[in-house]
Formats: sequence, structure tokens, C-alpha cells
Amino acid sequence: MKLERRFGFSIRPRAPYNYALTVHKPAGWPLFTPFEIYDEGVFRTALHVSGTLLGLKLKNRGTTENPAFFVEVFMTGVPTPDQKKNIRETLSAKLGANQDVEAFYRMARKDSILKHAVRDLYGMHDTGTANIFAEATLAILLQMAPLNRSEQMWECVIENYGEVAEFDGRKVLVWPTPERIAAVAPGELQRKCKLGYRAKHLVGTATILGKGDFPTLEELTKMPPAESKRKVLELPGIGDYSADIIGPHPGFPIDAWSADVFATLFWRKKPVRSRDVIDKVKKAGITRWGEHCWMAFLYVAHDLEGLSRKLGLNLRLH
DNA sequence: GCGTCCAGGTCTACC
DNA sequence: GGTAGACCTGGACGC
Repeated sequence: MKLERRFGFSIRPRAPYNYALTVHKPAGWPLFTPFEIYDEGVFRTALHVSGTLLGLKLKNRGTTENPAFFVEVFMTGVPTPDQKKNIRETLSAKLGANQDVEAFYRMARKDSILKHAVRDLYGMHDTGTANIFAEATLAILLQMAPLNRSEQMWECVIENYGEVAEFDGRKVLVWPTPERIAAVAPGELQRKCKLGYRAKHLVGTATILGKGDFPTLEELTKMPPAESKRKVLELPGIGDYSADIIGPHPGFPIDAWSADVFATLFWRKKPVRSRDVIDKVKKAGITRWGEHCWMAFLYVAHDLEGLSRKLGLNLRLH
């Protein structure tokens, strides 16, 4: 879909805010889609906001202590003033512009693990996700597979069923909508993208989300965290781990990979079987970091190299 | 080459 | 309520 430049605006986030670390995180996790492009500080990505496909071009114009960046918005139709306001507010929230990291930093500076990570990644903010279905798809395709195989699966799903945002001389592929996947037979996804048993979970989740009566990300945000998580757990193929990474109230999402990392950090010993220590690691992390456990997870996950060096450990980088 | 094992979880049946 | 066992598939590994 060809998108035209319609308007631009500046965002002045709450300092400290490191633009590069926030929009293009060190571990390589995508912001809104695996196909986004980060090229010498210019970041091009795409996502749906209120059902409209947007192409985005972001350029840094500030520093960590005096942060500012410019957003150019590409879309098909001409936006109304209300649409523009909604897009500005939605992007500002998703890019973590208003997030206050000071309380987390105060706690982290006294913690023997996090003190290194907050120094290494000073100014990195948490960011929102494109939408619930994109995150649910990612979570389902990460299950029971090595990372490279998960990548093959989601690239195939996006290439075959996603949309292409064509703007500013570039093409960015975005996750398919739930309506699109709900119309596909699980058998087709198994054959075409080798999703295996995950295909029926993906179509099941798409069917529920595509009906339109499931709470939106904004509605889930307003719910108490426990209620929001209960709701997300109703989606087929979404269990405790996946619910922790796709909901708007992230928890401490421990899977086999992160169990390995955090067990090594907490007890200086790599577990024999990662899966066996998931519950223990999760409890230890929540006890240690409490309300900040998600930010702690984020900072550790993106600073494995720095922490390995400073603590003399071998934290697996995938 | 070929067989076996298992991976960044979840669901179900069974106790 | 707690817990084995099944689940698709493909890459790694041993032989």
C-alpha cells in the first residue's frame, strides 16, 4: 500500500531519554515489526493506529538529557484534526515519552546486578507494542522452537498475510490483522509456514480478537493488572509466560531462555535444565525487584554483554 | 546419509 | 490443584 507524507510533529520526552537505545534496542527486539529499518539514526517503521496503516519516519533532534525527536507520518487519506491528535498521543505513549524512570533508577542503583545495566543503558525507556494480535502472534510462534525457527515462522506469516507499507522510498512489512488470519484455515498455515500445532492457536486467537468485542489495549491498560492478565489468558495458546509479554501490564516473563540468564545472575550457576527452574527464578525476580520487575527484566535482557563482562559471567546471547 | 533428540509453552487428561 | 505427556517441525548431533 502506497502511503503519502501527511504531517509531522516533534516529541519532547521526559529526560533522561536515549532515542537510539529506546527505538532500536540493543538486543535487536523490533519495536512494531521485524521488518522496520534503522539507518544511521533514521528509523522507519509502520503499524496500524485505530485501524489505519501508518508509515513512520523518526529522526533524533536532541540528547539524552534534553531529548527531542521528529516524527513524519505517512498514510493514504488526509487525516482530520482529531485523527492527528490521536496519532500524536498514541505514538507518544508507545514510544515511552512520558515514562518516568527515576523511581526504577533509584532502586536499580542500589542493586548489585542492575547498577551496571542502568549505567550501560542510561536513558532507555520501555516502549509499547503495535497491538495485542501482533504480540500474541510473536508469543505463540516463540513457543517450543529455537529462535531461528521462530523467525522463519513469523517472517513467513508476515510475508504471506501481512501488509506492505510503502513510503519514503522504502517498504516496511507489518504484522497481519486478526481479521486476515481468522479467515485462513489452520491447515494452510501449517503447510505454508510450517507452524505445526501453533497454527490452530494463532487462528483461534485471531478469531477472538477479530470479532471486535475483546478489550482494546487501552481498555486493558485501565484494568487492574490481575484482571487484565486474566482476560489475556482467555486467548487460545496464551499461557502464563505469553500473557506476561503481551499484556499492557507486563510481569516478569520467564521462559527457558530467560530462566537460564536470571538463574546465572542470581545464583552464579547455570541450571542443568532451564525449564525446571522457571517458577523458582520467577519468584526470586519478583521478590527482589517487586513493582520494577519488568523494567529490571528489560534492562538485563538488553545488557547481557555488559553484564557478562562486568560480573564475570557467561550470559547466553541466544 | 540416517535416526534421535529437543527447543525462548500450552493444553488436556488423569490422579 | 498438581502433574505427566502430547504437540509440529527442522536443525544439531552422533554414528
